[in-house]
Amino acid sequence: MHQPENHDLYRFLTGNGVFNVGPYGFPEVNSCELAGMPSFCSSSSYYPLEVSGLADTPPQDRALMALKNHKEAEKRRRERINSHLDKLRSLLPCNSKTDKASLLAKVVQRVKELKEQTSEITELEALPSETDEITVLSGDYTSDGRLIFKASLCCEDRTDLMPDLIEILKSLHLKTLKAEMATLGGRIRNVLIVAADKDHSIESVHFLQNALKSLLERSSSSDRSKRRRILDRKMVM
Amino acid sequence: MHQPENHDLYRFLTGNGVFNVGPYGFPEVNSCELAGMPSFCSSSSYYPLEVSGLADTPPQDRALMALKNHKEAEKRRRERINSHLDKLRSLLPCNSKTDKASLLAKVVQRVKELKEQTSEITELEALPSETDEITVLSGDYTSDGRLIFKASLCCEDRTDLMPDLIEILKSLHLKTLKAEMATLGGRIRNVLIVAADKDHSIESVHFLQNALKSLLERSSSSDRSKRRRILDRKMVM
DNA sequence: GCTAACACGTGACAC
DNA sequence: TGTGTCACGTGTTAG
Repeated sequence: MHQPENHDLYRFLTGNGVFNVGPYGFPEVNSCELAGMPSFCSSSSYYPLEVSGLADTPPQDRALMALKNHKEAEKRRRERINSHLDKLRSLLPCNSKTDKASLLAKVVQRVKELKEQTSEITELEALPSETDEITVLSGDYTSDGRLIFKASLCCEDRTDLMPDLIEILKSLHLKTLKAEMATLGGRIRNVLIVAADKDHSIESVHFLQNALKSLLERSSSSDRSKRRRILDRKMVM
Repeated sequence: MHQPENHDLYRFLTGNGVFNVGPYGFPEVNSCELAGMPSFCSSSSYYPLEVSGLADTPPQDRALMALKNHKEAEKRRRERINSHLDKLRSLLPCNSKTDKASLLAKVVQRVKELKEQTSEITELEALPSETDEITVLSGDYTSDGRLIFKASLCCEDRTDLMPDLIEILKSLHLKTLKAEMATLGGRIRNVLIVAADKDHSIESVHFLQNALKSLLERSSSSDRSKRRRILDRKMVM
């Protein structure tokens, strides 16, 4: 449908069919050489008979100017996009050489994860459910590079649950950043935000998961607690 | 440094200087027309004397094939990136026509926000500080499109704080999804996750902020509460 | 040599 | 009108 007019225009203006194209750092040379620089515009030898008036700029120059603007606008657009990508690179746990697609994949995953960890902790999710549940999510990193997990445990309440839970966290060298609990009808839900040691990898989620699983099995075999219920810590307004 | 060899190659192969280039949906036509299709390869009239052997593919065809692969790989790369961008578009509160740069800006902001809302709620932040503080962040959306805020209030504890707070939330038609509190040395920190009504915009943060500010001023004028301290709800393990 | 990733310049299109 | 955004094909470079 369309022809490479500009290539032909280039050839025409530069006077030969061979012109530079391509390598990085080149555009400056290109724009100086071909488009819109004063020295070039003033010596518009292609329009020697141009009367000076409104149309001080012959069509070719106008076209070249437009092309130059276009080129530079596109460059600015690319830079804007890439700067945002760089910001994301610095925000996520990834080095500066991860490619765009992988970076964006990580971003998608991260946004999904964080979505789960915040807004989707609705009332329904925060209150204990009827079924036993264990979920362990790998989350963010602390400022000093330790991985953060969010662990959620929902089960029948019993006397030794907390001491057992504390013991597990201690044995796995997990530091509790934040802990919430809610009880309802003899059942309890614990949500823990814990930070792993520096030497822990993302694989530690499995250890934590298994430990919680064993905790839950112990729980189901023991008889129900007779101790006073933990005060319901879910505020209802 | 380099010349547009491929343009010249195109001209040579197509037999004229005019060739299609550009519009959307075109690559299929292009690749059929120029590169690597069986019909084209078999009738390699440029190499009529080519002996059939290892080099069944003359240099031109090889070059074209490489170019075709390159073109298609680049297309796949673009598609991969754009599909991730589309996923992000669907994940964030923005329509499908927001441009890439703005989308990525939103993503950066969102990742930062969510980072704040999760991992950076460390023990230090969750416990009451010595200075009075109000922060209101606009956050996610509920599944039915209501905006979610996270409000954090840290001040001197007093008897009527909670009723006043509840009154504020009620008057602003904010529904409490989740609420945490922690007390320490007579001071209290409340962190609320609230959902706005459907007709609320992001501007509602200001109303909430101002209401909390007035609450805090009321608090500073009243004398310190004599009532029994709220049990410290921050678990320390 | 080839694969993957990038920046660039360009035509098309929307407002 | 121009101004901005997009997809595309290409040249280039690293592993």
